[in-house]
Amino acid sequence: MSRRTTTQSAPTLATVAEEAGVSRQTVSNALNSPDLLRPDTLARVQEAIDRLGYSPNRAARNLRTRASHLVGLRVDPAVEDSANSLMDRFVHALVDSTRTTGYHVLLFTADDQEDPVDGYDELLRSAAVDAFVVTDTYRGTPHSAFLAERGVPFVAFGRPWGDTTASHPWVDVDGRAGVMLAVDHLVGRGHRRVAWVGWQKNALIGEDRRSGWVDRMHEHGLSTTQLSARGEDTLEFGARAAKALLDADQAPTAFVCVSDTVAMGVLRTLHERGLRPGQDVAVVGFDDSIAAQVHTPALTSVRQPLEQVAVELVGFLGDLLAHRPIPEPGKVLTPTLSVRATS
Amino acid sequence: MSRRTTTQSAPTLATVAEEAGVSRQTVSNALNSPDLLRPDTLARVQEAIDRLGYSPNRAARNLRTRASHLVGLRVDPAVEDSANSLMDRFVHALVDSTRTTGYHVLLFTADDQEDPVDGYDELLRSAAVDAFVVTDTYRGTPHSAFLAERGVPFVAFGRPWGDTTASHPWVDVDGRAGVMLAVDHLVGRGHRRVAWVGWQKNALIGEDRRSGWVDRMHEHGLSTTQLSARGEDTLEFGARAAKALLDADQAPTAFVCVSDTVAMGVLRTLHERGLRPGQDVAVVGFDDSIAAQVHTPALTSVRQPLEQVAVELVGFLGDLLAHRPIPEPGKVLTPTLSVRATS
DNA sequence: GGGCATCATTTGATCGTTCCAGAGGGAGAC
DNA sequence: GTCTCCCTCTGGAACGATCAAATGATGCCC
Repeated sequence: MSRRTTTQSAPTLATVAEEAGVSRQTVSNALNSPDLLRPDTLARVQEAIDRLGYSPNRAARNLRTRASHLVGLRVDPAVEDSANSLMDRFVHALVDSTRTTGYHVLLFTADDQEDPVDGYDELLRSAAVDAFVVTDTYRGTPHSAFLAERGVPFVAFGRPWGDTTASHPWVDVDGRAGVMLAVDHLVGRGHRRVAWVGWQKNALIGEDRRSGWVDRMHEHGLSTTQLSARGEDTLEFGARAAKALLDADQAPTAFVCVSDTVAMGVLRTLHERGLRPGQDVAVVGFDDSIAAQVHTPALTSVRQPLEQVAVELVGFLGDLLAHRPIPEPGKVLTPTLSVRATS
Repeated sequence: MSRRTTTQSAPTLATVAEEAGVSRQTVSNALNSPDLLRPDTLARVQEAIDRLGYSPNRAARNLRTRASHLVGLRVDPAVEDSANSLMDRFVHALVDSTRTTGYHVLLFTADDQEDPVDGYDELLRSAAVDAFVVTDTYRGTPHSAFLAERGVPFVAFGRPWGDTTASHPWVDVDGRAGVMLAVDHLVGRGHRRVAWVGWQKNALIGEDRRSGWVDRMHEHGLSTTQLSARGEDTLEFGARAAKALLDADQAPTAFVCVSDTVAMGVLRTLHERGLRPGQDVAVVGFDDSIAAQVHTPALTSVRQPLEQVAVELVGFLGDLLAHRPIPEPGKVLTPTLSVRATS
């Protein structure tokens, strides 16, 4: 057994090399390209590594390889609504997917919340992260253009709506198809007057989801006139919209909502009017938030496959950082419908 | 204007030094101890930095200073319940608090979810993080003993319940006081038979909260017999417990619950029985989750000051990493009561 | 047995920063 | 004038890993 020159500090490559009786580079190869070593040497090095409890120093590795093996994710302040809870589920899924790839997720916030690109530059220039995951599932992804322009490597959760020139990898969920599932489900249960409660026209995601409602209703031979409301993503708007729709000539018997938050508003109105969700009137939300699941009665909702989104994004990240060509940089996943008591 | 030797790659200290006509070390000092420089030199260096858009390379700095300026936070897989949503609010608060300190939050998951200390070792040995924030707000903090034993620097959200020898910094929320707020509130509204729906006895946090109920009820001269139920943290348990309590001889007129999840179960039972929350029977939850806020009727709930918890923890982190003495390593914060429609 | 390709391993340089010791220059004291 | 001190700044070394190229060992063929 050879003596360790260092007594207190953590073992380094050199320590391991001495212990195993090989050179530094051989230890490095044992870690990074084990197939270069003769099996018996590899075993000897491995043993030394285990004995010393060695882990390569990340800072040194990062410096030499010019890579940090970190991906940045900007989390904006805790607005407590279902949008954020969706985001949180996504963060978990992302951390889970990166686990096996050797990457880690670094969270950051902008100093100036209004600036969509604040915070990215500094992290990239200082080589703190290799790339970013950008998410803006509600407004589209306005960051994208800026980041692409500056040559920042990133993958996006959310498609580049207007921008046909975008060439960054992205993954998105087919909101339109999700709403179609909801409409089919409701029509299958005998509903013919199915209302839409959505966002303002400038929200491209909202319009995409709405188009699922419009088209599917027409495919079923049903009318959509007088059955649509638009507003912000708040519980209050949902409540207001439901009131207005219920007061109209031909009140709807079902509501498809652009988000769970809005759906909760609809439920509140039904409650106030003594209408029983799932019996008198059906309601379907979007996002399958915790709030939807624990509500009484539990809310039927469109569920985004966030776990799969994360896996695909991490796959793209790997390609991007290895400079592998990405033939088809966009991927659209299909959501499912979690049927519960309100429909 | 001096010529840049490097054309493509990012500017380094040497680039800036050349540009400003000083040595590398002077640029380094301009960043780390500006008071060492003569004002005009400092200005010249600053100008060069701005002109070149220089940011110090973190890997190199980390290597030399043996510090990564990252704190690790283990997030376990997305169990979709209110406990997790609490955790998410905390993550946001933590990222926000670290923002001004130059620290960033690195998320990781364990390979083996059952092992409470898996994942920590490797990150620390590889110098990927300087310290950890550990959270286990439901079961107490079993990690603490292990981590402390191995000399891992960390701060905890949650007090070291049994362990009086623990010397790591921690911050916790006074659950007992929170429940007392709830009891006072309900008694003030005329309730005399206030039930407790809580966790099993081995959950120390649950017992702490419960003690608030027991003691406060007695202080008000009210009985607690036949008014307590214990079980897991699920909606189903809450529903079952409420049924049993309502079927007893002297049915309670109010429920104080150990969590929002459990409270949602109670609300479900009330709904099934046609009892109106807030009118016939009062309900108070714990955590002030989104689900509580958007429920109809909205749930009164005890709110933990997570933002403040995060600030205190980051303060402790700073002390810990600067090796400043920490005279009083524990801090207990007081929650508030968010009064809503169910009480 | 010499020549030559192949495999396994080593050696020296390098990434970009901070630490450390010391150099230069001006002010003040004698 | 020169000695000392202090302030400002500089140059070399080091952090711990990987890259690129050189070296030694091995086998094969004629």
